[in-house]
Formats: sequence, C-alpha cells, structure tokens
Amino acid sequence: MAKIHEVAKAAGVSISTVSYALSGKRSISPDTRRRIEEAARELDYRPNAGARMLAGRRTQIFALTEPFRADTHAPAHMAFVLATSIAARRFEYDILLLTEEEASAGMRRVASSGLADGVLVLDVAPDDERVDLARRIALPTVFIGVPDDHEGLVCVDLDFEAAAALAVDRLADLGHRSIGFVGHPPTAYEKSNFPPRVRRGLEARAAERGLDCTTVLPESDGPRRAPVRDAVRGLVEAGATALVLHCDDASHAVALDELATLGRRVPEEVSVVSVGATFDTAAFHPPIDSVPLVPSASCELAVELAMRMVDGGEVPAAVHLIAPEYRAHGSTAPPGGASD
Amino acid sequence: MAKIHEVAKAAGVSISTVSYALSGKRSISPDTRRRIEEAARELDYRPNAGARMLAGRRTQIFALTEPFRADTHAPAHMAFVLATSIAARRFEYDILLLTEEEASAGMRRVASSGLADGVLVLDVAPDDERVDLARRIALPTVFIGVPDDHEGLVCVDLDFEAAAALAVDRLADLGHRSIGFVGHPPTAYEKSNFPPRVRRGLEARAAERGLDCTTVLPESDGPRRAPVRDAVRGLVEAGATALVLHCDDASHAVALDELATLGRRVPEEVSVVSVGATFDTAAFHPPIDSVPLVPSASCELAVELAMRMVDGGEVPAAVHLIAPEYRAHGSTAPPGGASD
DNA sequence: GCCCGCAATCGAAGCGCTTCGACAACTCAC
DNA sequence: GTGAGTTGTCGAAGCGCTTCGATTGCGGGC
Repeated sequence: MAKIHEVAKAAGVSISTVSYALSGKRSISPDTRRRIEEAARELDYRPNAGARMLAGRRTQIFALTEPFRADTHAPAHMAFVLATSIAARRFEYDILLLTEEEASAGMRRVASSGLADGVLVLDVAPDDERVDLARRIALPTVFIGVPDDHEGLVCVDLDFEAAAALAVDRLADLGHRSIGFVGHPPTAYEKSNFPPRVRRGLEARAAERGLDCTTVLPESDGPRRAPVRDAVRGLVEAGATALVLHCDDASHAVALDELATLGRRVPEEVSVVSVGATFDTAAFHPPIDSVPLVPSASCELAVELAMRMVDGGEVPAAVHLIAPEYRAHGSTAPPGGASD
Repeated sequence: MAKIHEVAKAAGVSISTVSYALSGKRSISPDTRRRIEEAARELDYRPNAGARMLAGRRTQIFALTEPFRADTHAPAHMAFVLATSIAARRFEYDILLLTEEEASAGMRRVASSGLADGVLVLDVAPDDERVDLARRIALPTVFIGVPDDHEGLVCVDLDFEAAAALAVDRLADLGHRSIGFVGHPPTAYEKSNFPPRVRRGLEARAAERGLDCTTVLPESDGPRRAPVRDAVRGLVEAGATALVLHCDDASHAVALDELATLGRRVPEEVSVVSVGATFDTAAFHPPIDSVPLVPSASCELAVELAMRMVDGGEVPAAVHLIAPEYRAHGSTAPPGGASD
C-alpha cells in the first residue's frame, strides 16, 4: 500500500502539496497537479483511511441502522439499503451496517468511537427506540421514515398524503365519481406511520373533489386471501369505477386476479391505481398506474441532508417530504366506457 | 467524546496504562484495572476508531461485497447479510457494505485505503469477477459460496452433495425404493454452482443405496406454475413414494398444493424432504423435513476463517464445507403405509 | 546482604494523514 | 522601483491511539 510520502517523492514535491493537490483545498499549479495525479495513479495510491479519519476529523462513513424486524419486507428493505449505499457513494461515503440489537447499541458505539460522521435510520417504527438515542448522540442523524414522536428530528419520507391525493385527482380528472380504497390490514394502521397518512390524504381529497369513496382494510392472509377478494368484489359491486390500492404486492396481485375473475376489464371497466408501493407495479398483469414510494428518492434526500449536516450546514429539524410522482402504465381510463 | 487522556487523568495513571488495561495486552494490577475501567465507564470512553486503526494497524472492519444482482433472492440474501453482521460483531468487528458495481471497485478501494482488515464475498456467481480481484488484493478474503474457478481461494459453503445424500439416506432408511427429485429450472444448472452439486449428491447416493430415482427440472414460472405441478404429478403417478425438493420456496408451496390436489397425504402416502433451502420449511402446510442451507452457519465459519487470517493464522485455500444437518418436521414416513 | 527476575507502570516514538502558518517568487498599480 | 497582494509550495504540528523499551519496586534464592 503506497503512502503519501512515496507519491510526494515520485512527483518531486512535499507531502503537503500532494495532500492539497489531491483534495483540491489549495490551488496548485497545473503542472504540479498533473505530476502528482500521475504518480498517485501509478502507485495506486489512496489515502489511508485511519490516518485520514484521525487527521481530517472525517470518517467518510455513514452508519446505517436497520433493526430488520420479523415483519420487515425483505425486498423493499434491500432496495432501501442499496439506494442508501449508492447515494452515499456519490459523496465518497461508505456505509457501515448496524443490524438488530446493534441498531441501537451500535449507534451509541459508533457515535462515541467516531466511526461514522452520521447515522441514517432505516425501517423506522412509530415508537422507535432510536428516536431517543438520536437526540442524545452528537452525530448528524436522518430518519428515512417518520416515527410518531419526531420532534427535533430530521426525517425524510414520501408525502403520502399528497401521493394519495394525486391518485384521487387523476381519477377525478378522468371523471370517476365513486372510488374504492383497498388498504393494509387494520393493525397496520396502529403499528405503522404511513398507512393512516395515505388514508387521510385519500379521503380528504376525495371529499374535496366530491367523490364517493369507500375504504376497506382487509386482512391480507386467510384462505386464498379471501378478505382482499371480498373487498374488491364488494367495492365494484357497490358501484366503484376505480380502485386505489395501498397494500402489499401479493394483495395487488390478488386484487387484479379477482377483477379478472369477476370479468371486469382494467382499465375499461375498472381503473386501478397503486399508492406508496416500493415494488414494481408495471410488472403486474395488467401493469398498474402507481404513485410509488421510490427508495432512491428517499435515500438520496436523506444522504444529501446528512451531508449538509456533516458539512456544518443548516438543516431544519423537520419532516422533509418528497413530492409524489404519478407513473402511468395504462390502468386508468374514464369510467363506464368499455370502448375497444 | 472522551479521550484516553481524560480516562488516564481520571484514573490517575498514564495513557499507556489505560491502553494496556483496556486491551489486556499487558498485566495490570487488579486495583489499577478497576479504577481505569470505572473511569472509562463513567466517561463513556471508547477508543477513537481512526486513531486505533492508524496506531494499531487494525480497522476492526470487514468489507462485505454483495453485487445484489437482479435475480438475487432478497429474503435469503438479507439473511446472509444479517448473519454476517452478527457473526462479525462477536469478534468486535463491523461490516462495511460494498454494493453493486462498487462490489468490485470497492474491494480495490477498501484494500488500498486500508479501510478493512478483510473481505467477505456474498452472492457468489460461478464466473464471479471478484475471484481475480481477490487474488490480487493483499487482504484476507473469504467467499461465502463457491465460484467455478476457486483455485487458491478460501471458500465456505454447505456440503450440498452430503446434504442431498443425507436426504436420500433418510428416505432409504425408512424403506423407500423409488424417489423423485424436483430441482431448479434447467438454466440454474448452468448459472449456479450448487444445483449440480445437489443433483450429483442425490443421484450418486440413490444409486449407492439402490434407489430408483427420477429427476425433473421444471421451469418455475408459467401459468399457475404448471411445470412444477406437472413434475410432481408425473413423479407420484410413476410410483415415487418420496419427493426431494431443491427449488425456490414458491415451488415448494406449489408442490405441496399439487400433492393436496392429487389427494396424496404427506407423509402417509408421500414423503417430502427439502434440500438446501434458506427459507423456513417448517412454515409450510404441512411442515417439511429439511436439510437446509443455514446462513448463520456459513457466515459464522466465514467470519471465523477471516479472523484467523487477519490474526496471521494458517487457513487452507480451499473450499471449507459445512456438514449438513437433518431437520425433521414430520413430512417423512415409511412408504405405502396410510396408517393414521 | 546482594543480585536476579518479575510484575506494574511510564514516557516517548511513531502510525499516515490534514492543515496552519510561513515563505519565496511573481505580478501589478502607482 | 517600491509596496501590496497573489499564487504555489513547504515544514512542522498535531489528530488519539498502540506499543516498545526503560524504569521502578519488590520478593526470594543463595
């Protein structure tokens, strides 16, 4: 492993010049810079991480805490982990993994040993124990998700209310007057933070736009996922011309399957929109319009805020909401028209 | 953040004494040690990570490279990541995440910047590009999985051949004479390393024990996963009294569903054993006997080997196979007996 | 009573980098 | 031509720890 000393010698300059040339923190003559960069490349030089941390008071590392609970949805979770890692690399930061019980103890450990410059909190629960911890440690911390008590915290999340409203607007604009909402199982509305936000946004905007809106929160298990099927059947038979889905991917598939079973074509007879999904709604048959929760968007914003905090910038201790985006895949159309 | 200096002052000793007391590398009088530990606790002291890396020539970090390909099975993958992290923490090591393209470039980066003491390689492909890289970098590297060309590498994996043989033995011991093997789709036998090993082990042991064995490698998709259903039906109708499954979890469920559809009770009429599964086979209906691939076993061994290499110990550059273990859940019984 | 060996402790030398302040060597306005 | 300002470079002082070698004090063998 080459050291800065060797690069300096190879380029015929002093150690500090190499450091400045490589960091760009002082101006260096083009010629000298070129020689240094060449020498560094030649020797495959990279600053020693430990030395850099010590001298530079920067670790270039973010800790990522993820308790990984039993009910964590692995594919979605992985997408967030991945997105965080990629976002961090853009700033030349690495991700240190803090899992399970270590998600809390690890935060303390990392904070007091100066192993990381900041903490990113994933898989946030409403009553997350990492909330108190985050207030106590002196490390920039960003929550990806919103705990119930988020006073004084920096959080990042999709604007779920606006997302639901966007779905409603789309349907209202198309002329739908009666829509059905298929949500998560009822328990999710106590255990999680965002399902109520979706519901609230949906019902509020539906009322504003004068839409008839019926909400069903079916259990997602049971034989053949009957509750979801029943919900779908009940809603369309009651006259809903559009369905808004905010549930897991299996329930999406079941809902579509039930519509097919009922002989209701999408979108000719029933429009379908998914809200807040982390999975690919275009992969369903038929592909489903979606106002998704995009992991990369959340994670990029989180990393960006964390970076700003590390750099001493001002970041409001608040929930930073991400504007929703409508992704059309052909599953919505004006109501009542079987016209092909 | 407290520094060693403050601990030393609080305990009334020198800095080096604190270091020795906390690391245990030299003998310290019980009384002094107690005072130091107390002071450290009081001040919530933890050695600064950067300083420790620099002075101690140890980062206490393992890099975990995981390309996370499109076809990666997220839940299984998460289980490995988690298991690695937990195993590493036992040795007071942290895990640094290297994802995607960074899985390779990151290895180089981490190696030449001294950010980690070793590398753990996950999600290994047969022709993995990290193989060459591992040979070039001067960092202890352990593969969790076996690439085709593993000459000179330290690899860890379940002994898939022995696992399959163990399943066969179980069935042979119970008196079965004709078994069916439902494997992964054919392409998996070119793209992955372990499916052929399972097949080889199974067929060889079946031959040794004089069992009739029929292998089917059904596609795992298609309408209603018909190929798997067809495979199961064909096998039992041809007289197989036991099924060995080595396929994804959805195919397991489908196979069981098909047996139920056919009216063949498990285990009274058909015995079923799963080989090499990373998911919970006891959660099926009925629960299925299994010779599983246990993430924690693989990851613990991998971390242990990596630790030994970091400590300068001798570790043979070879595939370290993990002995399989039979987990009975009541899905096997002697053949031909409907006796409940 | 002397010397040896051992246990317990300390001081100081780095580890490889960043960064501060200093200092030439220039440029340029007047 | 002089003084002020600018640009490019250097030396040296740490960053907070580990670890080596030295030192002190003590008990025991002879």
